[in-house]
Amino acid sequence: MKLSKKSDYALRAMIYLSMNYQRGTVQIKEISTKERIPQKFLENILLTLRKVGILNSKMGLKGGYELARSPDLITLGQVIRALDGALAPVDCVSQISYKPCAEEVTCVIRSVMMDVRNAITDVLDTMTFADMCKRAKDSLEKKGTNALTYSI
Amino acid sequence: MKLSKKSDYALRAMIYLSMNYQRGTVQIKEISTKERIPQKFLENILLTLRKVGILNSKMGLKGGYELARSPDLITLGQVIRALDGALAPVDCVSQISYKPCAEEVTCVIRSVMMDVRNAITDVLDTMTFADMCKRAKDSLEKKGTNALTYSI
DNA sequence: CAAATGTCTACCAATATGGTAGATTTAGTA
DNA sequence: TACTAAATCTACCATATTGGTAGACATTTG
Repeated sequence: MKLSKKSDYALRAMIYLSMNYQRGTVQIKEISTKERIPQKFLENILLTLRKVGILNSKMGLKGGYELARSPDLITLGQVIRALDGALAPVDCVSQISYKPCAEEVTCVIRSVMMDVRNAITDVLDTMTFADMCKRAKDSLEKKGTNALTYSI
Repeated sequence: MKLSKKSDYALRAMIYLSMNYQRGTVQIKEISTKERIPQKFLENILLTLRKVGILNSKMGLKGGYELARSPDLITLGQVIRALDGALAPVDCVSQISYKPCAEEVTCVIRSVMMDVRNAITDVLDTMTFADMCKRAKDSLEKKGTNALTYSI
């Protein structure tokens, strides 16, 4: 039931890009140093996110990455699926990598795992990066700091 | 977010043993053939479950395994944790393998993953093997069969 | 043209997963 | 007591996944 390092980094990068939405493209190097993510590793994470249409990129000097659409239209579920694959604990209850199991109708493990999948997707497919930005700002205020960096 | 084969087999074996609670010990071989689980693999799964106190065993001729307590006192969560470890998607929100992350108080990823963990454990720490047996029997009735085997 | 950037292909070490093999210990039974 | 069927223990092992790294190439800007 583990979130991979890849997805973890992806979420951090996405929050960073959401915080800087409007600003135009942001370079890999900036994200990798600010969020302390190995640059080469981050490169193929962002590439993956571009290939599924979550990010846009610009090549060459002054290039970089930016969100392909507004942060409130991108959910955590979309990002995690792009990198780790299905959210469902078993394939027979997965939306994106569905494979029927032997006795689908009567399989009781399947029925529980369906409940688990729904519980997970209820959270991750509802939460957008706009929500994440709001949470980040709120938690900063509560902490009573006006630091320029926020912990994601 | 995947359930391992190990946990999957463990759940099947546990349901089998729950269905046969009262009957005394059941042998590995019987479970492995009925549930089509590689016997040697099942051996160390059951051994693990015994070591954490979920199963009792009896050695020697006429030996075997049985539940250490009534099926309504054992949850799916207990079994999966014994084999796969933490249910939480990240360690900083785990009960059993908790490790603080850098900025615990303000980390927004952590706060979402806490929600995910709670959603998962709400299902898995609530569902007992007695519930599973009931579900299995219900789904048989609905199917209108009186087969001796049930699909788990 | 030079420099800075993303893109692509290929590789790699460490760990987890899904097993298998074989010797040993224990307990019931003839 | 000897035999046998069961769990237990120790040790492997092949394959896939994870978490990266290296380096050449393509593209844009100044």
